[in-house]
Amino acid sequence: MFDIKWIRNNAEAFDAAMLRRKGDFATAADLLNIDDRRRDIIVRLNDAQEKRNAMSKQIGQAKAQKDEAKASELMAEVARLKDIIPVAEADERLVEQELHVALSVLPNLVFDDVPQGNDESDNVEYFGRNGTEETVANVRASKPEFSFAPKEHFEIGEANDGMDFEVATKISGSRFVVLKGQIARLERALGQFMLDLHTTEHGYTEVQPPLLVRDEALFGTNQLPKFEEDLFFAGHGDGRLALIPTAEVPLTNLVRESILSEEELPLRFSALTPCFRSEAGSAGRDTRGMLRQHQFNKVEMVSITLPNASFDEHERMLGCAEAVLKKLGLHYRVMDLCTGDIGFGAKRTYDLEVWLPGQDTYREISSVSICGDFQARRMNTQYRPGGGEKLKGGLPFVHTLNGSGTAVGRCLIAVLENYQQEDGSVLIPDVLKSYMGGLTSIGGRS
RNA sequence: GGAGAGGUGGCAGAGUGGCCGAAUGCACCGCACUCGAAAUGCGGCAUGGGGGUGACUCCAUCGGGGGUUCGAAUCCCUCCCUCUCCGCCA
Repeated sequence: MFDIKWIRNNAEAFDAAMLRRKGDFATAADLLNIDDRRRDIIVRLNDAQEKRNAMSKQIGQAKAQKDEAKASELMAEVARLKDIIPVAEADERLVEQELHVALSVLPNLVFDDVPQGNDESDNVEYFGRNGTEETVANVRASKPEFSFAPKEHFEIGEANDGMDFEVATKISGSRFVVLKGQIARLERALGQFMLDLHTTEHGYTEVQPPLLVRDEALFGTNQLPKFEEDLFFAGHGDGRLALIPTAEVPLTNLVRESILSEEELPLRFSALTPCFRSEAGSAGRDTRGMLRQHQFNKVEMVSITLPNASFDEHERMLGCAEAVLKKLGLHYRVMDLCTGDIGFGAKRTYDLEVWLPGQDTYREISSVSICGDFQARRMNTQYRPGGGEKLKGGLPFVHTLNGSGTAVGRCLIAVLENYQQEDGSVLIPDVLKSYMGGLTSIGGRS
């Protein structure tokens, strides 16, 4: 969400930056036109209100002095303002709303060095601030070699009686799956492992948030008003609640409408939750297997930081997500999303793409974004700087970041495909064994 | 689901139609005292939006929205939220 004053003072920069985004957006001139009308109305309204207030005060004084004649005279005079004030108030509401709507559908500005591009094919592989292809190769698992043709995850899952798409369809329709037995346990183990990792080693506070949220929370994290069709809603009384598409929504909104103190920042939250997405725009894509589901589990990380700390926090958070894949021994790459692929609220996004040998391709398993003050403005989350210095222009907004660490369902796919054996069994990665009751492998011919 | 109470500044908490953007306390900031600190004293301290080069000034905001009134934190309607009791329930 933009500050119209900022746009007024940076009109050219705003237009230039918005042109980098895919899609057509209002220009600074369009927006300032609305704002000019808004200010004209405010001047008119304030003027009338000032007169009314002054006269009302005189009426009170006249009445106190029992001067009923003067009071009546003034009341007749102020009555004329009753025609103009309600009209001006209505005008102001309309134009305020118009400006709010116009601003709320604008995507965030990306950083200058985000790669320009149209779609995911223009994303650029990222090796860290000072990294190279060689430095990352040393700390990441390499692509596994197979002496046989590796299977896809659903073949492994179904062969082990651990994944049932048909019965899920009977119960809930397409894009659902039923996990069973050791596969179900492996999914649970992965989620537990990730959440434990972030809370014990990465400084995140474990949170169990609501999974049903109000429209206001969704506005705060940009799902509304533009992406309503991606959401599931549950009716509630005369209203509705949305099923969270990601725990980013409740975790980020933990600080909505509040003023934090500088000392308590950064705040770091992590949660393991189901996520619900309608996948309205993706009919026909990834229909086989459990890659793209209406419901999946995900471990989410959210950081609330001071403005000058968010840039480094982004790299730190990327490292937290990468740690999951490193500890699981999964091969992956990091992509710096181009302007055509980056999300609405992000200033920069890194995607982690894990190697899936069964599909012979990399697939997104995590997305780590820095939003600057974009969401903080939508949520109205500010902080009070320490030291108590005088503040010109109001309290500053916090910065928000979010990242998956990681999508659990997709990570299950990755473990199954990367750790599969020729006999159909799947080895359990070392870090998961304690979560699997000591099992070293599951499935296979018995 | 039924009955009741309540939502006021960073926090606590007074305020039932004009003298209230709002007492008081805490927290915070400045100054004085002190070698320094504590204690004490004095002063400052809400947010948003306009106008003005500026000193400054105006408007709005007491959970949200609407209404009554010349005038609303205060009265009315409505929505949201919180709490208490009863009922039901994982």
